[in-house]
Parts: sequence; structure tokens; C-alpha cells
Amino acid sequence: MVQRRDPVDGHVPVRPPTLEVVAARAGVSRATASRVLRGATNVSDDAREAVLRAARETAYAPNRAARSLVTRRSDSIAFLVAESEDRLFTDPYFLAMLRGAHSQIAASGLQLIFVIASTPAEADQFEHYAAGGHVDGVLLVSLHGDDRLPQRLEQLGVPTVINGRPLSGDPSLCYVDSDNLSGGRAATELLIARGARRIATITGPQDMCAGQDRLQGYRAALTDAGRTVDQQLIAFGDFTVDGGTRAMHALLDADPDVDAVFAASDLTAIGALRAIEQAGRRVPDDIAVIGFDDLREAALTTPPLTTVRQPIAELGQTMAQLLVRRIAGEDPQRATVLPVEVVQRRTA
Amino acid sequence: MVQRRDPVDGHVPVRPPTLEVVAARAGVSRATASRVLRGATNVSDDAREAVLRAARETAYAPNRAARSLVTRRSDSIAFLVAESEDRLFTDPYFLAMLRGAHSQIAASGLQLIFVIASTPAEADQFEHYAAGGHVDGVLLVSLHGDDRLPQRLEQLGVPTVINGRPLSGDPSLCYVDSDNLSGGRAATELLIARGARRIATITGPQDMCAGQDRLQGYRAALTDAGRTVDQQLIAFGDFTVDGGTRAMHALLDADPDVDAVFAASDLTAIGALRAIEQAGRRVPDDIAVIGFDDLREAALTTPPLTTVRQPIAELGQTMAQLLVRRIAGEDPQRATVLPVEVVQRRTA
DNA sequence: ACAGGTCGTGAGAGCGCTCTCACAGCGGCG
DNA sequence: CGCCGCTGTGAGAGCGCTCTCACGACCTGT
Repeated sequence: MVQRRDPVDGHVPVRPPTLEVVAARAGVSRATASRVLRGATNVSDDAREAVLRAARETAYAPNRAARSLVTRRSDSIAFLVAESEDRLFTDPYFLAMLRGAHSQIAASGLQLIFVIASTPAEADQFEHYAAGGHVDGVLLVSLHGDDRLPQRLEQLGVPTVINGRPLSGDPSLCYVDSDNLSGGRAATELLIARGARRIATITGPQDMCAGQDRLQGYRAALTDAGRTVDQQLIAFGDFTVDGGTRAMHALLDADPDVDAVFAASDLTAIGALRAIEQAGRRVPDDIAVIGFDDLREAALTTPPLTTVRQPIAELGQTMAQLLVRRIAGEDPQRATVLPVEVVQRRTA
Repeated sequence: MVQRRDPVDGHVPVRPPTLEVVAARAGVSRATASRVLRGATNVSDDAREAVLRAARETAYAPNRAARSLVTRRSDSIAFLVAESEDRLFTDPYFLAMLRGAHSQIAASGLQLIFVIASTPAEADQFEHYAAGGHVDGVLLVSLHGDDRLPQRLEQLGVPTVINGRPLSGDPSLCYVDSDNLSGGRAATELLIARGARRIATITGPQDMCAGQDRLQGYRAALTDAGRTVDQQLIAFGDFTVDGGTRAMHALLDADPDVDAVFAASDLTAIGALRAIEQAGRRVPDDIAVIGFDDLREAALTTPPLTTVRQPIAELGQTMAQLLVRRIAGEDPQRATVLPVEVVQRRTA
């Protein structure tokens, strides 16, 4: 579909070969050529071979637009990030996710269209765009609060798979999530096992299920161990480094005896590490720290960060797999939860 | 183009409104409606208003495939990363670049298609795909060696803008680059000004111009200062953390008196910092370190990394701008070099 | 031998849009 | 008064593909 400008010397711009050309070369009709190229079975071996050879010789590539027009499929899916450009930019999480999704999408012969919708206006615009039938499905990353975008997309007939359990709890929505609850619990249990007495947490944003669940895991571990949950030891963060630093300072101010902290993300943990250093305390001797995610950065802190690994790329891959199946008309399970695992390094 | 499966209850699947519908509602012909929607000028105010209202009322979204079919434009561009998934995954550089490119592309009403081609086979496949006219242009990120992919794409009539000066030196290629030479020079000059006597460097991959140029800048600064360039003080890296660690150990082994090092990337510098710590030396007192990129990570090391900032997102944005202009048929300048700037923190 | 399949194939419609062309209406000029 | 151009509009072709339908060739079973 590239518009080749007419060269000055006046000869006709070269157009890619069409199915017509391939069919003629193979000595069959367009219909038969089309059948071969789309892998239909009811074609004679002779015809098949002739068409394939002709296609090879002409370097034929089907025109997606023409195909889309009649099949009403775009053969492309949107990777939609509903997050501010700023967080998207600073959080390697999204890259890992994109990687996982891409590999799966590419393997299915689909295009991956990358879209950022950081404002409600942009989300509306995307909805309109999707309504126009430009994508066969949507991979929705980073859903906040009870945003009803996924419901609206589904209503439009656009299958959507979400990263993270939607807060709305709508059972009709298809999502893939890490086992944040178990992760939060395991992290806290590790700190307990390490002998920590006053275990604090820096939460993630509470308008996301990941933030809520990890906090819930922390609470559960404490309760199970027969301890009380002290509100003073819960500081609210937002998954960012700076948020972690601020929250850790607040924690230290509120209770100087805190001797362990579960940070709901690695970036938060890095921020906490900083605050602890600024306060002149040592990790892990004075204060043990555990993060969540296992980003590459986690291995690079001093000391290297103990954390809970979630399989981010696999998350993206699974989402893409489910989406492809849904587009094909299947109705796979709505909820998928992937296991997480504690990675012990030096901070706890 | 979403294939809405026929519901079991048998009623017709809802199709998005077509131009036909909008035109009828506005009481004009398809041609006039099309003119209005594409912003042509030779339409009466009455007709324009009627069409716009009808479009609004029906929530009309033009069918991209149909348009593409006749205009031979796909209105989408490829963001092609010619890098192993592994490096792509671990280097935030690409995310920053993607962000810059996306904002520009979206503003131009184009789709951004994300593609990874980490092997020659995948690159060939992409070439075939592009030859099919599926994209109007290509943003090529991370070109290695004298890969002739950009030339092949241009030959196919697909305008391409490259991130980084191609090693082939082909003057017909359009690229955007950071001023790596000046950056390498400035970094080295800073180390000289700090009083360092034995200044080493850990290079980037020498099959990329960024790696070559930064090394060249290092050499130039040394020569300008009347010093000799000692081959023993040049260790070859690959922009990765581990590469930096290995190279720094080698440097320390070869010459224990080294008192400063210019690492060609922040990740490399982080690796070097690690090796220096393992060797029991202090930064910056024993050994000063300066990196390159100014990734977010640079501000998070201990001590915070002094580095050369390159405007990565702006790089992506500029590339996208140039590509859009080229697609529109303009012939903007082929080479664009963006300035870099030293960011002083604590390691030098 | 013939009706009733199955199988491979081609003709042709049509997806939703853009764009060329023709034409009607109208004002200005010789 | 006839002719020019200029402006707004609509009719209609056709982009490259898929898919339905019809059809001839070839089997099978009675």
C-alpha cells in the first residue's frame, strides 16, 4: 500500500504482484490460487504446486487490506497501555510484557499495534478506533480502578484480555494475573522466618488489584503467624522509586524500630533502600528488604535485592495466547493466575 | 474488520456504519461525504456540516482496509528492532525510543506496528512483508555492522529512517544519531579535568557506530590533551552489565594503576562499578567512572553515576518526524545529529 | 445403464472506500 | 448574446482479495 511516487522519468511505478498474476502464471483461476495460499484442502496437488511455485517466483505477498476488506478481520491486535507515558517509560515491566506478547502474536501471523492511552480522552479515541474494526482484539495492560473500557470493547465485539484481575470483579472479563496474594504472603513469611519483629510494607497503588492483593498477602501472613497488623507499618506507594523513598522515610519517622519491609515492587524497594541508606541504617542487618517483580534492576542494587519473581514475559505470552483463541471463536477460561517465586539475594 | 460471530439466536451481526450510511443520512453522495471526511476544501459549508453531523451521530469510523486498498497507503509504520530479544528485553533504551516514536506517530494519525527481527531469517521475512506494501515506512532501531536491510527497503520503495549512523556510510540513507563522538570526548575530558592520570575505557560493540564513535571521542580527547592512547587501557564491551564487569576486571588485571574509566553505556558502567567494588577499590576516590546514556538506572547506583545524557525519546521522535515527512514525499536532510550533555553525579 | 453423490475448479459478485470524470449552475468577458 | 472558466456535486469504476455458487468430471451403488 506504499504510494510509490511516479518517478520523474515517467515509467510506471512498480506494483507488488497480485493474486491475479500468480494465478495466471500458475495457469489456474484466482479462486484456486487463493485456496492454495490460504491452505484450503480441496485442491489438487498439481494446482497446489504450480501456485506455490508461481508465488515464490514472483515474491508474492498477499495484500492485507484487500483481504481485510472481505474477511472483516484486520489480522492485527492492539497492545494497549493505559498508563501515563511517564510510568510506561520508567518501568521495564511493560517492555517485558511487550516482549512476551510480541513473540506469541508474531507466531500467529498477526500484527501487533502498539497504543498508549494515558488519558480518558485517548481511551475514548481508541474505543472509537476499535469500533471501526481496526483490530481483532485488544491486550489491555495496566487497568486502573473500575475503568469500564474492557466491558465497552467486549460490547463492541472486540475480544479483550486484561493484564491483572479487574477490580470490578466482572466475571465475564478475561484476564491473566500473577499470584500476587501468594507472593505478598511468601515475601512476608520470609521476613518473619528471618526473625523480623516489626515488619512494615510499602504498598502499590490501591486502584490496581496487584497493589491490593500484595497488601492482602502481607496481612494474611502476619495474621497466620499470630501477629497483629499495625496500621502504622503500612505506607502507601505507587510502584515508583520516589514513592518508595518517601514511604520509607515516613515509615522510619513513624516507627524507628521497624526492622523489615516488604515493598510491593522492585522499584519501590530500590527507593526504600535509598531512604534506609540516607537514614544511616544498614540492609539487611538493621532492616531487611524484599521487593516484588524481579526486574533486572533487582540484581544490581547494593546489596542485591531479595524479591518475588513474577513471570512478566510469560504473562504477556499467555495473554496473547488467550486472545488468539478468543479471536478464533473459542471460549477459554476467563481467569488465569501464574505462580510467583521468591528469589533470595542479600537484602533479606 | 472484526469478524463478529453470528449469534446463536440468528440475528444479523451489527456492522459499523459505512460511508454510504453517513452520506445518505446527510443527504449527499458518497463522494461528497468522502471529501468532507478527508478535509478537501471544495465542499459547500452546508454539505460539510451535514456530513460531519451525520458522522458524529452514527459514530462513523472509516474502514482503514478499504481506504488502504485504493490509496495504496497502509497508514502504518513499522518500529523494527533488529536486536536479540534478550538485549531488547534488558535495555530500557528501546522503551524510551519507542515512547518518543509513538507520540509522534500517533499525532500523525498513523499506526505503529511493533516488530522484532533478531535473526537474518526474521529480517528477510520482514522485508517480504514490507514488500507486500503493509507499511508506509520503517523506523529501524539498532542497526549492526553493514547490514543492507535499509538499502533493500529503500529499493522496495519503503522509506526508512535509521537510529544511529550506518557503518556503511551510505550517504543515501536517512538516520538520526546522538553526537557520540562529542559525548565520548566530553566524558574523557571530564576525567582529565578531575586529575585522572590513567584513563581507561570500556567500549561498546564495534559493529555499531555508537560503539565506534564513543571510542573515537575518547581517543580524541586524550590526544588533544597531549596524552598517548594506551591500548592496554581499552577494553571491549557490548553495552551490557556483564560485559562491563568482565571488561573492568580485565582492565584492573592489566593495569592496577588505572584511576578512571569511561564506560560506553550506563549498563556497562554499572557492571564496572560492580567489578571495582569486588576488587575492593572505591569510587570515585580510587577510580572515577563515567557512563553514557543517562538511563533512569544511572541515578540509582551507589554512588549515583556521572554520565553523558543522550536524548533517547527525542531521538525516536525525530526519527518519526523525518519518516512522516519522507512518506509525504518530502526529501528532508539525510543526517541528523542530536547533542548530548554531561550529567555530573558522584562517580566522577 | 442411470441417478446420486463427491471433488476440483472457475465465474463473478462485492467488501468500503477514493478518485476521475462529466455535468449543471453561475458569473464575467468580449 | 454566446462562450469561457470555475465551483460544487454525483455517477461509476475499480483497488485485490474471498467466497458463494454452478458446473463438469469422475466415482459409486443399484
